[in-house]
Amino acid sequence: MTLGRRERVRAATIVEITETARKILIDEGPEAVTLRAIAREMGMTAPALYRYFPSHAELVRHMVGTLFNELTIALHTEIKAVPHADMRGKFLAATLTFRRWALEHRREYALLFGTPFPGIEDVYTDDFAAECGRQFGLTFLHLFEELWAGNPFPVPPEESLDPRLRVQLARYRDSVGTALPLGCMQFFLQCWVRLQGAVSLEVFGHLAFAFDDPEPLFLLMLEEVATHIGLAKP
Amino acid sequence: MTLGRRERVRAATIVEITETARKILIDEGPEAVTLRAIAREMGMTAPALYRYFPSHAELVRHMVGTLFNELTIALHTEIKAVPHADMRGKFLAATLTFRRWALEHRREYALLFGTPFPGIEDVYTDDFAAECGRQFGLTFLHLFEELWAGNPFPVPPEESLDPRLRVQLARYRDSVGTALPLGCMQFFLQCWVRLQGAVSLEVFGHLAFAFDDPEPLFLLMLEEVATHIGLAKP
DNA sequence: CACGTTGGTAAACACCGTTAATTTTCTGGG
DNA sequence: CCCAGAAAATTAACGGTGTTTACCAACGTG
Repeated sequence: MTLGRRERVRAATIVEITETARKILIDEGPEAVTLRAIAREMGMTAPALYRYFPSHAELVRHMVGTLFNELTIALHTEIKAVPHADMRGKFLAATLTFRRWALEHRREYALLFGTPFPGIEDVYTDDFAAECGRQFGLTFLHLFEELWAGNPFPVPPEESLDPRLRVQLARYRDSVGTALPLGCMQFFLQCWVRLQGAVSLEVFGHLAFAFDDPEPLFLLMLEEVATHIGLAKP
Repeated sequence: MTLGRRERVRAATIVEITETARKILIDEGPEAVTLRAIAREMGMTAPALYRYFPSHAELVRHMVGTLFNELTIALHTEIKAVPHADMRGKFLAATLTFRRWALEHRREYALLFGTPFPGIEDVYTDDFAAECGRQFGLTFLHLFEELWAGNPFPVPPEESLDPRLRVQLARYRDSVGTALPLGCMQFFLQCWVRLQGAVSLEVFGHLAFAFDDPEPLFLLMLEEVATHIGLAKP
């Protein structure tokens, strides 16, 4: 029973913990991502994890941050693979990659964009996760900027915008530091709502009442949006 | 032989349990809706609830059914309050009521339309809940039928539809027993995706990165959809 | 070597869903 | 009226959860 000379105990790392949590999330679902399960998988006990995260919720929030980064990188990779001048190609790359990532990582997507988790009401409380989420959002915004710079399709003038909307658009524009006109910001956010709305409904199975494969409907939506922003099919 | 009376008492108790669960859901959130909490609130112990529901999940599913019914009734009430010929008014009543109900009952909405719950993967397993969900969906479909009957705006011909989409639309049309052309079904579902997508994003706080009040954006979307289906602002 | 820091353990608390055995309560029939 | 039996509730327990507390063992450095 005596262990003799103990092996040098390799200390766990935050990365290792996060990866283990990710593995459990994929294999067994979000409700299985418990401190005890993570610790078990790593050959430790649950309280040891408190050396690295102040709570279970904080651990999950950190996971959210790394997932945002992964998604952001995937988007950048696919966008960069498109010829520089091909704006429509970039638009399709970004939106299709987003949908594909969501469908191939449903449980991770649920963590990022699903119902705020029980006990993790505001995921964006965590600074790390919030910054990663911001970077994710900026990916689409910057694409939109590039797109509008290359092809400034007509947008509604500022004066014609709903005043209630205008102040919010202006505040958001300031927070991201862009110079796009407010009418363009409105366009951007309308597009984003359609994109994320459609993807979320599909991923969470809320289109299953009618579709087993909503892809053609998604593509139809993409074409509408593309036309909307001056990227109609040639 | 006194089964009638006993049945009534039993039914009343199921209602009482469901109402208690609802109260806890509203006051303390979905993660607080535990068997022990419900029983505590009713002055009983948790195992007693197994006389009425075979499991916690089944209890929640039953709650889902009653919530669908409540929402459906709210929609019917508001739609009926609109003059019979005012199709645009009915459209706005339905969509605005849906959004308002969602915002005023965020936690209930999350139960109906959020990320499938841990352990309650498929809410529609329960026959009662499934039928209630169906009835809810039919509310919008029947409105759409009435709308198209009174004002048959142009829809794409069946031959022009994506074949992959066509078969699914046909299957869905059969399952709900309507006579609308497939192009019209496509329109209907596109509208539904935009409506529910926008409401879900708002309710779950996924527009908070830019908006503290997404209502004007929602109204903008409604006008787009209304125009799309021949109900443009007069 | 002694010491504090670091990173782990074990035990315990209060909660959860669920099951089994048991007790209480109610009801119907003699 | 009383009593058997069903119905409905209880208590106790199992294994699970997040979290706190106290403790311990190895390490790096003075």
